[in-house]
Amino acid sequence: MEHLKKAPFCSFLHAHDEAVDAVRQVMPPEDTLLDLAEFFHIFGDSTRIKILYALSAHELCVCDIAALLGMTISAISHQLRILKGAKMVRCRRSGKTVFYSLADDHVHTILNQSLSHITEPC
Amino acid sequence: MEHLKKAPFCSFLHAHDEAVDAVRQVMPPEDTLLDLAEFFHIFGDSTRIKILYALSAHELCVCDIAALLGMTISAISHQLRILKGAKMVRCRRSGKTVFYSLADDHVHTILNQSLSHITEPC
DNA sequence: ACAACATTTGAATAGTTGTTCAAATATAAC
DNA sequence: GTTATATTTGAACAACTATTCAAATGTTGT
Repeated sequence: MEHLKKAPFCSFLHAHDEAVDAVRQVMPPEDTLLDLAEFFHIFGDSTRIKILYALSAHELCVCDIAALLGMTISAISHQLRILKGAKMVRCRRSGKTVFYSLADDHVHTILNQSLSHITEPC
Repeated sequence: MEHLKKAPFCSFLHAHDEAVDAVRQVMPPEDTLLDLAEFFHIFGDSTRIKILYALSAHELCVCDIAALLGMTISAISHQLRILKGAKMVRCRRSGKTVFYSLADDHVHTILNQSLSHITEPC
């Protein structure tokens, strides 16, 4: 004669199983979603966004970017390292100067697509 | 007879002014870039990405999402509040249950566009 | 070898954030 | 009103992160 005491939080018993199962089947793999979140995470910082936008217009050295954004060279260099690790920018050395540019057109495309989503009125 | 001691860090004197000026002219306004970073910041968390993907397939209640992702209801509710604040999801109450769905097609479009960027081989 | 410049790096710090826990609110049924 | 369920909320905690500062590395010219 057992009397199951109800949990003080949602016991999932009321979950809409058909809907949940349907969603479960179309959800992308866990790894893909983690990659996607990580990808967006790189863009989710104003300094990095500014750097990417600047580089989408012109190849620049670390010093140029720092001057453009009014930030220290160290701060820019740290962010460039993150962007390079995410393969969003690449660099070439010319003497003492290191020039950075966008790694490919993906970044440029995503920036513009997302910007239009932001600025669209509706 | 003053002798300007060189700063121990880059003094911006070597900055490539033409390039920097050219970039400065095509950079979107500061506010726009901040909005964009904030927008990406919302997507830059795996829990929120999973929630958005789930909702892009089906309207779900808080409990459904918690069951689907194997997380607590409180954690999901907190993230839903953030997503709602960013106007990415909306909710309707039906009795004791609150159903969430995507606020508009923008989110769905961006998710799919970005996913293809991630999964594309080249 | 040395000095000057451009960039990188590591440690430290302050600020932010995702989750948990406990308590509160909202709705429905009795 | 009371009970049970579904969700929300706030505080607390641990983990993470962007920037700063100082020191190190790499490159050029003397």
